[in-house]
Amino acid sequence: MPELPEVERIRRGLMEHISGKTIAQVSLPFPGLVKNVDPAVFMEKIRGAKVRALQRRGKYILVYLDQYLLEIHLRMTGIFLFYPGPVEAGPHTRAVFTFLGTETLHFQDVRKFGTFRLWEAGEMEVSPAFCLGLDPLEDDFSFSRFEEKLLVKPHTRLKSFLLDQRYIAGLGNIYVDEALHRARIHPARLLKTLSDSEKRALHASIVALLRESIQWGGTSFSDYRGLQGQRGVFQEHLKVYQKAQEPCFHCGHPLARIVHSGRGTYLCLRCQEPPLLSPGSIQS
DNA sequence: CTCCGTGCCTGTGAGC
DNA sequence: TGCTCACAGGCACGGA
Repeated sequence: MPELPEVERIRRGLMEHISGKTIAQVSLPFPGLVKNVDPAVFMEKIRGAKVRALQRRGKYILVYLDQYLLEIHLRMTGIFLFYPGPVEAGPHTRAVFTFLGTETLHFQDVRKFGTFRLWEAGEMEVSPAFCLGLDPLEDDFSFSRFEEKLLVKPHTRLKSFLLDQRYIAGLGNIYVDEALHRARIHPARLLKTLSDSEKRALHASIVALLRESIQWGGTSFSDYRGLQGQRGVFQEHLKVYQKAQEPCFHCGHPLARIVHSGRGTYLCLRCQEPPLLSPGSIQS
């Protein structure tokens, strides 16, 4: 599942391969991919546009075309694959961009959760990608700005907060569990109960974790790949995600899996001390 | 306000 | 061997 490090690596791959290039044609084997305009209109408008810039905001990829903004969310299984020449669309190919010359870019998405939205210059501000919280890789992700966000919702539980893209943008289930374990804080803690040192540990953990993951090429459990189909290897460096029963990296105690915010949550119940009130149902 | 369940999807793997 | 079915989860949305 692409989260910030994976999306960032894909953005860098797109920078390398399609920046400055002109889109000769787009086809949409799965037209439902485009959410906010008619697919035929989408194809028509994109044709002939040049890729001016590529940005990432949280888990969104923003492709700046001449007078349009293409906003892409990969959701669970979306990936881009770049080819030097024409390649036949596979069973999960949802969009094919053909550039002037022979190069092609396939958008592949097994589960069809991914979304494309096309915005005109001027209406971009209404797009979801412009309603996000702090990006942990940006310079402005300082401890004080992070703490400001924590203070806004004192009665929210920590994991719910970290997953909410309106406060911090880019974290998903894997990196939230990893960051909380690294900082040794239980996911069900209320924000208002966090000590100053815990907040600082969490802030530092998030930044360090995401940077490390990018250096390792991201986490490839199943679908995520780079533009050339490369796997990331950060899954080999994860300490808790999908490791129930395995010994905790810090203390050796067997890791647990609970359900929190409706999601599978991995943690060490010894290092990450539960709050006094019900922490959630323990499944083992 | 916060929390929880549901729908969107389909491949995977456990269990029978 | 082949089938069924729960599970995975980001996000939007509706209801408690």
